[in-house]
Amino acid sequence: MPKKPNPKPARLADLPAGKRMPGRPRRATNASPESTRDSLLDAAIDLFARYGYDPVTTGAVAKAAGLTQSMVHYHFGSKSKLWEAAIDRLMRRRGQMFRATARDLIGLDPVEKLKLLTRRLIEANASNPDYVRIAIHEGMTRSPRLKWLARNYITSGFQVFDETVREAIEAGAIRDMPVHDVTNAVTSAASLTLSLGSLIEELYGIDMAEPDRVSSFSDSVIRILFDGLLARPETPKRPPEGKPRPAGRPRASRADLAG
Amino acid sequence: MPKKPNPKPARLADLPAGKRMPGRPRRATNASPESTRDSLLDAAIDLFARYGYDPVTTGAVAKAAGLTQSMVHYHFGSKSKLWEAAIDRLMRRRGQMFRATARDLIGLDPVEKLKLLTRRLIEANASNPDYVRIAIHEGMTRSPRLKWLARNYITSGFQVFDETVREAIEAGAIRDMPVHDVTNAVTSAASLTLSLGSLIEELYGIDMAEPDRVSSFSDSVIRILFDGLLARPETPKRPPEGKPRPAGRPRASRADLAG
DNA sequence: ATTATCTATAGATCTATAGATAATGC
DNA sequence: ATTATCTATAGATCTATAGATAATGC
Repeated sequence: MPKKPNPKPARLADLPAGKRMPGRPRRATNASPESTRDSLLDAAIDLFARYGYDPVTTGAVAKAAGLTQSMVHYHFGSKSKLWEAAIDRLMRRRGQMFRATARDLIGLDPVEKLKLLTRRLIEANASNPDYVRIAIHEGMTRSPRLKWLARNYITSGFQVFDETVREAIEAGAIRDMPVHDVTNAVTSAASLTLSLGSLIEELYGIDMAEPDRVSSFSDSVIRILFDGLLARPETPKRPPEGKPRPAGRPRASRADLAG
Repeated sequence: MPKKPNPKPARLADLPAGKRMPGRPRRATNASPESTRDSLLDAAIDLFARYGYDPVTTGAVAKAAGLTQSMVHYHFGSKSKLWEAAIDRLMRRRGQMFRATARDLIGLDPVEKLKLLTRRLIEANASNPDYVRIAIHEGMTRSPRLKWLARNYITSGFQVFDETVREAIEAGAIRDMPVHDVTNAVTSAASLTLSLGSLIEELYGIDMAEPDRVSSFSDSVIRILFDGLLARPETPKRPPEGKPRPAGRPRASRADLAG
């Protein structure tokens, strides 16, 4: 965390009078039993995603949740356990988004599957970039948390892509290339830009989190990855267009599978 | 930096006898005047790239360079000045790699230009992932250093891509899409995987820094980005193949422009 | 009686500065 | 005389734990 500079006016002369005493304070009217634990986790997710593990202090997490630093250890025992619990919570939320996707994949051919997976990955990252940011922080160095994160979460996500790519290559639908190269290229294109919101805003003055930006970006990435950048007048793309969508799946918002 | 756990055997009972005294020690025989300053910078580049700014301590940088912590402030005045000097040094080195590329771009059409830029970006990232890692650390949050980094270095790199993409779209050679979407997709695919060496090794057990992996990845990315993932039996790709390379440019190593 | 919260503090760092001094350069 | 290096230390954190106590639950 950005520490304040050292030369600082000492500490605020101990407690300006009418200050908090020890003892359990009345819970806020809206607060449910689990809520303070969860608010610590939500604060931790946000801070770990922005700064990585080391710079985030347990005091900063507690403060963001409106509690004192010792509460982190009361609820989680240690900073590293807080981190793991934060990832578990983050991934439970993210899993909900993808369970819908798993249903939508049924019956699709490998290429359509890969398109939908890619589009949903972009949408998930746009709506919440925390997971990718954390994976990047831990994956850029051999962090003590990387093995845990890979084993528990990242591996299974990559396997879905790898298997779909392999199927598509075996079916002759996409070119023969090393599977991991394809998965890496696709997931990189779908993930990095949306993790670098501050940089993109600095460079282009635009907010990639806006829905219009997301759908433009999503369409562009799918077109580039599947059809390539090169203009090909000879390939008509988009079959007759009369093909009606299979009804009863209103959740497929926009361009969806059509690259 | 990964701090060691708190409960620790105090400090090593002050200096085990025959220890260093104050005063300027003899310079090692191989050491040139600028060398200690530069070794601090090299240590800083490596550590800032792996961990980001905040977790890296001036003591860790000094230790990696074989010096004491106070030398950082003697040479650079503050941690933030050390960071800026480290980036300047890193980018001077990287600039050398790209000056050769600038020459090779002359006379190419926009699409070939974009291919070469992309390939060289991948190769630069493979040979040294530090720059991208640092940009990612700073770009994932609104860091106090982001504006400086963007203004001094990142903007100009993106502009080269943006202009080439714009030319190619205007020439009708690549599909009409928002320029920044294209630049972002291309640079993401060319950058993220090579910054996540530890993660890729954990997931696939392979070392993406190996030359064969790099050229495979480079070929795959160029094919995907320009021609698309989809197999297209109807498009023959690679013209008759008799076309001789323009002679006199032996530095274009492999597949080079041919996607 | 148990739980959840706060205050306080120990012990380890971290940044930056002050002060000593050997090596270099004129 | 200047420069480059080390030792020492001040003042601010940081993690983790101990201890006090109000609110909750039986």
